[in-house]
Amino acid sequence: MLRTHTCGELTLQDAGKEVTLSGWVFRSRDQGGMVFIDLRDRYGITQLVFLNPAKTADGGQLSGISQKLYDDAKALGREYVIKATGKVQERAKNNPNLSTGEIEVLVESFELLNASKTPPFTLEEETDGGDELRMKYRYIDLRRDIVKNNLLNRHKVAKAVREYLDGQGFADIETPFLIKSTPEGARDFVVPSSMNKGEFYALPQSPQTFKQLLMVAGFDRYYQIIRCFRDEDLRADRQPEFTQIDCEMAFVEQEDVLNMFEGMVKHVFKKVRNMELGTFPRMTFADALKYYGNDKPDTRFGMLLHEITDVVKGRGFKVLDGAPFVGAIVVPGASEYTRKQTDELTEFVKRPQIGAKGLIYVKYGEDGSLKSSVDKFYLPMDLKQWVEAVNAKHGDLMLVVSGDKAISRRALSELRLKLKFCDWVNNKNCLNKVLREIDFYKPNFEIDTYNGKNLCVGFKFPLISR
RNA sequence: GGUUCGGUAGUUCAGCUGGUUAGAAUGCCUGCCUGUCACGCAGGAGGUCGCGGGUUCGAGUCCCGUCCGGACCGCCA
Repeated sequence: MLRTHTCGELTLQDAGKEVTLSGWVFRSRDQGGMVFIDLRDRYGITQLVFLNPAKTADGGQLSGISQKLYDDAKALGREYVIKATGKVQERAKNNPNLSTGEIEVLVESFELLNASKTPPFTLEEETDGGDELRMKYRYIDLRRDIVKNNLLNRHKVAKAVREYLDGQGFADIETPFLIKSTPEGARDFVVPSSMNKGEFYALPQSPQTFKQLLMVAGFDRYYQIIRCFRDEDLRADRQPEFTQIDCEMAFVEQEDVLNMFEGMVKHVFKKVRNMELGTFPRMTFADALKYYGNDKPDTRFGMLLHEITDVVKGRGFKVLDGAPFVGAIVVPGASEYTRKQTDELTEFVKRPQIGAKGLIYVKYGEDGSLKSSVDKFYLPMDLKQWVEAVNAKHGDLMLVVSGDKAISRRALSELRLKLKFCDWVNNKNCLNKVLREIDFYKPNFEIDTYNGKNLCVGFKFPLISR
């Protein structure tokens, strides 16, 4: 018998039982008179105790524990795999941080199942290993609680999704991976066919065409938790290979779809996190761009974008007069920003990745004074109109970007997010928010002019801000 | 493909304007400790400063090249 229990399940009620545990040596604390070993497996951690017979009052006679057992235990290194047998007993001092913190196992014998080299990084929650190292030793990284729980939580989410969709009459139907290329915008990953030399399969960018076949065939409600492949460069939040919850419904209108999947998200949060989510606020794609400058708006804090194109015109300042768009955000309580700080923000929006031409600021002092980087061109009464147009208060800092609409909105959006964690914005404890984004591009059918026959479908997924 | 930041001990990092023997923390090894739980205490080992070239009396530090990695843009929904 390799184990009678897991390392996460013993409690005070098991005291006195003879048990056998198998697992990894997580941490070892040599106390001189005894060695404590935290034995770890997927389910938790249980403390093992090895007594040093030389240090017990009876020299080990009563307990019958050998010196060899103790010496062998001392030699156990991190991540050794052992099987240990002993008696469950109450701890002299509890550890409230551990579910098994009230008990320990007094080991009578153990077997080394496998020794381990010293791992190249520690298995703490905040590991000391970098990404590359952790990937090289993925089997060790996966032992860390935080990584392990990511995978287990993912399993819980998938399970909850299936539960919900199954309950709503959705059928889980598999679709092929080795397919003919369908134009979907991204480059296809390609697999050479040995049957037909010189020809290739494509990997699906999504099961789009197949689920539409299913709808035509009358399957009515379909879903799949499925891998998608897109041969494009990756980002921190984007990988060439990813999983999506793919669904399709027939005989429904927009509202039916929105309600169905709002229900799904609620179900998942309830099951996985035991959180009750209220009705999702909705925001149109157009509003997201207008107020947040971004199609994944962070709605946890204010500092919304204002358009002031018309307000600023007509004073002979070419930069603004000729601009197709002038926008602004208000940083609460930041009127005391130094020249250095505003310069930094200017450099920030001028980076090639953002591409704004510059940044204008207006400092609205606590005393109501107005100081700006464009004082040469505007009278205080003009600036007064500006700050009123954006509802700035005394002590606020107004940041203005002008030029191309898309670039300016993006610059303001990035500024807003950059300033999110500054001292002036009190959002330290703000809760996660769920938002439903609607009215993306209308389905956009275009003839692919390259081969003239296929339909190319522009498609928008709803995004949920964290 | 582009921009940008980085590469120093097993690991995560510090090393100012070039100047003795390149540091810290953690990990590792040894010893001590009867109740620890990120145990503690004492001691020790461990580095071709990514690689190549250059400038200089002298390079971890400056310059050029190159390789590797991250972030972002292009691309992608």
